[in-house]
Amino acid sequence: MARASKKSEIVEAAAYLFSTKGYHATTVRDIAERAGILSGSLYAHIDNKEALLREIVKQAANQFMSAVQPIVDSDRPIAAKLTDAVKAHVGVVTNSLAGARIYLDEEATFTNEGRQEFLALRRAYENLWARLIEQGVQQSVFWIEDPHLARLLVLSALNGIHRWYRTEGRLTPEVIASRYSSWLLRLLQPAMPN
Amino acid sequence: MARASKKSEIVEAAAYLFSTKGYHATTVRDIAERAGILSGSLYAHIDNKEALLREIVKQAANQFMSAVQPIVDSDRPIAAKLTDAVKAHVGVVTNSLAGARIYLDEEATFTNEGRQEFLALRRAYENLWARLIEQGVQQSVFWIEDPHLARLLVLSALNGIHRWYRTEGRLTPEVIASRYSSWLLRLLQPAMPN
DNA sequence: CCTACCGATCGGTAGG
DNA sequence: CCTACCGATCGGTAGG
Repeated sequence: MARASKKSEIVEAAAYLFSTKGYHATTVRDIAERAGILSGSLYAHIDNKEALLREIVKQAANQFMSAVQPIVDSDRPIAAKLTDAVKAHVGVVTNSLAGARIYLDEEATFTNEGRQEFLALRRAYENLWARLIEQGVQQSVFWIEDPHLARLLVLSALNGIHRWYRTEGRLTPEVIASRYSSWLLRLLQPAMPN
Repeated sequence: MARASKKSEIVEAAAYLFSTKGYHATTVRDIAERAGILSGSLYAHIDNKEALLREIVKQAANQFMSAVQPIVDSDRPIAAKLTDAVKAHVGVVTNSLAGARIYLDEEATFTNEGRQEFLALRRAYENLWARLIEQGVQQSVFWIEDPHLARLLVLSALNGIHRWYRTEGRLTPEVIASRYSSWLLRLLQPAMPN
């Protein structure tokens, strides 16, 4: 990352703290300290604490969307698309762990307008996965009753990864992605349809 | 539930608020208001705010453990055990939604000693599922490389349910449990082992 | 269970 | 980016 701008240092500090202690348990003084300044000086770079949260979520949403959307929109075989999409998702989680955790877990933090915007971002990403599964069903490659519930299971499985993933752990992103995708394919695409 | 004791009314109010807005965003005044008293009066019933959180988590942990443990320890066929365990888990989630959400999602809230106790409770429950899967592997009914990662996928899938479940929704606990368990069996127990 | 209140800390601002 | 500070609200207490 090298030495980025102060603004991005602040955003990174906030993302780390929000993802570790939660948004409300993190004070602007915590954030300032981690960025190496005093709390009053934060406001030369940001509007307020909540704007910081929104920026983090937007960045994370963007990374997930731009990683997975081209895969879903491509015309490769559906099984390859699922494999690649899982790999892309795991890649974003493991590369941007703090942001991903906030994007995927901090729903309760938002209220009112902020919540609507947040949910819209998440829904857009979830719709990507819904489309992927529907494509497989329409091509008769996937074979499941209730594709909607199946999508919830798939997304839940993926959205759990950031909770137990450790950078120093035995499980590399590649191993996680390859096993997960083969298992999910096994689930969606039974050996003998009908 | 009828008219329970004031203490349990307070616990229920807190569980609802913690699960909806998060622990730190909930004030003792919020809790008192929902329990129909003033904030100072809370402390005739509870030690402090954090003790309330711990009690909620302990109750939820207890419900999950006592629902699933007897199933894992029984000597029924492994596939039936998995089906029943999924049903039991979904039952607790849908019956005690607020407590389950806090138990399964509020990890970041805890610090220091409280966190250790919390993680121990969660680990005990996760170990139950690890045992169930290992039993299936040892009996050669389940057939997976990396049972540890498979357990993480299974638990992630289960632990996602409380996030999208709605009491008034189309998906009843029975439907969710039966589809989830058949899918997870399909994943763990491929049609043609080797 | 209420009244009355506390010290601490919070997010944020003014003026430089 | 700092110094100095603010009003508001927080969790919790004393005394009845």
